[in-house]
Amino acid sequence: MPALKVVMSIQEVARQAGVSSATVSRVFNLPDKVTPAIRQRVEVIAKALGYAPNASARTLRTRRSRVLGVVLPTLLNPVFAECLDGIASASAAAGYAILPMTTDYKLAQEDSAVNLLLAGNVEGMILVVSNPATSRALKRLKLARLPYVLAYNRHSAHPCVSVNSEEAVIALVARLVTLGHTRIILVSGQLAASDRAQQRLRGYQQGMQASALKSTGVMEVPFVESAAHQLAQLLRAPLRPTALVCSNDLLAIRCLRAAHLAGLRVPDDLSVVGFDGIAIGQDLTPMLSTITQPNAQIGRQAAGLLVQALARGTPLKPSASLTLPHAFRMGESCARLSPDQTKPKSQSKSKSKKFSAKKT
Amino acid sequence: MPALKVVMSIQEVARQAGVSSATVSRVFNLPDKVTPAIRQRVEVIAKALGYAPNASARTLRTRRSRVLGVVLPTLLNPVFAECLDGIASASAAAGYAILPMTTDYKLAQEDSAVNLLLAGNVEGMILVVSNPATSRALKRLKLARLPYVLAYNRHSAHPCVSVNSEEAVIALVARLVTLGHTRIILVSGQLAASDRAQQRLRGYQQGMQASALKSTGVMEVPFVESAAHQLAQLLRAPLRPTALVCSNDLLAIRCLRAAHLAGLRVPDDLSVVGFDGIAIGQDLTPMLSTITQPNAQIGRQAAGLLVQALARGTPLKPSASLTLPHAFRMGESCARLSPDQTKPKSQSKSKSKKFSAKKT
DNA sequence: CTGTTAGCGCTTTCAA
DNA sequence: TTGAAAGCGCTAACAG
Repeated sequence: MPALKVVMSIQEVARQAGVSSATVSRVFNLPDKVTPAIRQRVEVIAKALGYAPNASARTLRTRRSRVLGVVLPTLLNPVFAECLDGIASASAAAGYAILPMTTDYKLAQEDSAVNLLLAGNVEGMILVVSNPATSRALKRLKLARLPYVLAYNRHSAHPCVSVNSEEAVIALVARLVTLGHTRIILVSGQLAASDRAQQRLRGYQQGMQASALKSTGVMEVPFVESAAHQLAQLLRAPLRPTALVCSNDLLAIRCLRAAHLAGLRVPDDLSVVGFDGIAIGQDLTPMLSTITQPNAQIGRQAAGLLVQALARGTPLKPSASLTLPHAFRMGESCARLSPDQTKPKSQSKSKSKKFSAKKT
Repeated sequence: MPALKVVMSIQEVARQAGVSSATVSRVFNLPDKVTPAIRQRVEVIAKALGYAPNASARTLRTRRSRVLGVVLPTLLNPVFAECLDGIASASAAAGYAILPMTTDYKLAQEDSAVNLLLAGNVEGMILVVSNPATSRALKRLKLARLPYVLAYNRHSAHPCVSVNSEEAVIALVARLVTLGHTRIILVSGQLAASDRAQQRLRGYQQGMQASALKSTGVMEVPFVESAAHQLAQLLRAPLRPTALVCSNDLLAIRCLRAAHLAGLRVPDDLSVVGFDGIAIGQDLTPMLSTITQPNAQIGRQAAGLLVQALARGTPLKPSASLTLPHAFRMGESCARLSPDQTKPKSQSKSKSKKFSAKKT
């Protein structure tokens, strides 16, 4: 008995209930238009038979799939996992399923994901693209006139749900300056890889400029294993930075590690601040100081916007964009510059004497 | 101009190419059976028109959706995000899309996820259920004769891809004993919530028994914020444990935090070992000691098995189950019991004198 | 090699 | 209120 799936069609239910398939259809879609007695009978039989309407047939007929496409860089960064979680819950609440695809930050995959979703009859898409200004996938979407909304991206020509990263980083730099820091470095992933990275860079530059500091210290680290060691190198320099502004939390966590490898204590010898507010940051020691984004909320709002547009039957306008509030989480990885840090090379002789950086 | 999606049917392509729709269909599905000249013409026109076959119609007709359903507890635990990533890549490689649903460890959601996927015409499912022995969702699946495979779960009546947790924890306890530990406690999430938790518990019990130690120390922590404080409480007891075996990495990370709150240094004063091998564990300080599972691989293999079964047209037998190798990652959160730890109450006077546990 | 045709399961006029 | 019938877009016999 190799048969795979037990099917159950509306016809079969109709037959057993002694009604037409149209009536069964109405029981599921317009229950009010069916006599209670008949409705009940059909419902009972349908349940007994384990009948559920075939989604493909329904989609083909109504041209509504009740599925939303989602395009994300990766799920391995909790930022996007948290966001997807928000998307999923809001979508489910509105009666939509989601079809997620990841691009691993590759443009080619961005394209193919959008194509696949387009062919897959999704009613709309939520996406985090690399760069809205240049994305070909986005162009295709507009061309297809399929409603969509971007998450995390910010661009005036598209509907977006995001926080103002630039502003957030400007404020962060100001805060660090207030804490006495002047040698502040930006640690970023590949700058070209995303508009977020670029916005945060601009925030850093403007923040530094506002405090009349030189923003020469931008460090672009590849997203690989060696990153921590590279960073440790930087931290051993004579005029090492006293504060690190990291473009995202994952990077910040690596910096924490790098500081340890370099024999520096956080926050005593070095302040490290992240960006994103991923949940795990709160469980670390030191608890990660970071600019938090409401990740699940970003997902929920994006889904909400899209669902509304679908209900209205009109595409989303860029003017529907939402800027959600960010916040600063103090955490424990960021502190006032201690007096002895103003002199270079003080790192290993002050309070950290009993602290061995090396482990075997 | 409110129109939403620009459609493009096979008929339209056929018309413009001056052929029948069957020919266009063949160009996409059986290219060899079409004269090269005609094939090219059709391909050009299709591309120009941005035509892609309508997935719903194709699914309705062929009864093959090329979609795999995935049911997971949550994406907020990187274990499952990593696994999903593996599933996605293997599925994509085999020409399948995936439709993931999360249950948040709720049985009701497990049921509804399976129902929804069943109605959604998925060809097969990969799932992580709470407990294979009792899952109603699983019963429904068998009833529907839809091919499926479990991930992480282990049960002789179902096809599973997993590691042998029990064995892994037995070995771990032995290792800890070798390192001089005797007061070893198991820290687990809700034991009733998953078969994994129970397998790990059994491993702990057997391991302790094998070393003639009492396995009274099982701590079940709720998965909430207060966990760290509760744990810290435990760690301040006079005869506190010297080693914590945590049922998963997220819990282990909380324990690291709890140790800090209790003024204990890891691994000097306390050893902490996790289970799962989530990527971020390697970036922590101390690097998390843990039993690693090949999470992405589990996903890939599960998808692979399912795809094979689909190709063969036969459901998966429990005998197809795969036990993948686990490993121990030494990390830095686990060490030999230091001499002064054998005496209780030594915690705050030994090497940690300069170490302030409290932060404001 | 290509075209004609039927029908997958469902919803939705239109009549009764 | 219910039923008959058409058709969504596609593929798979079957003819030619």
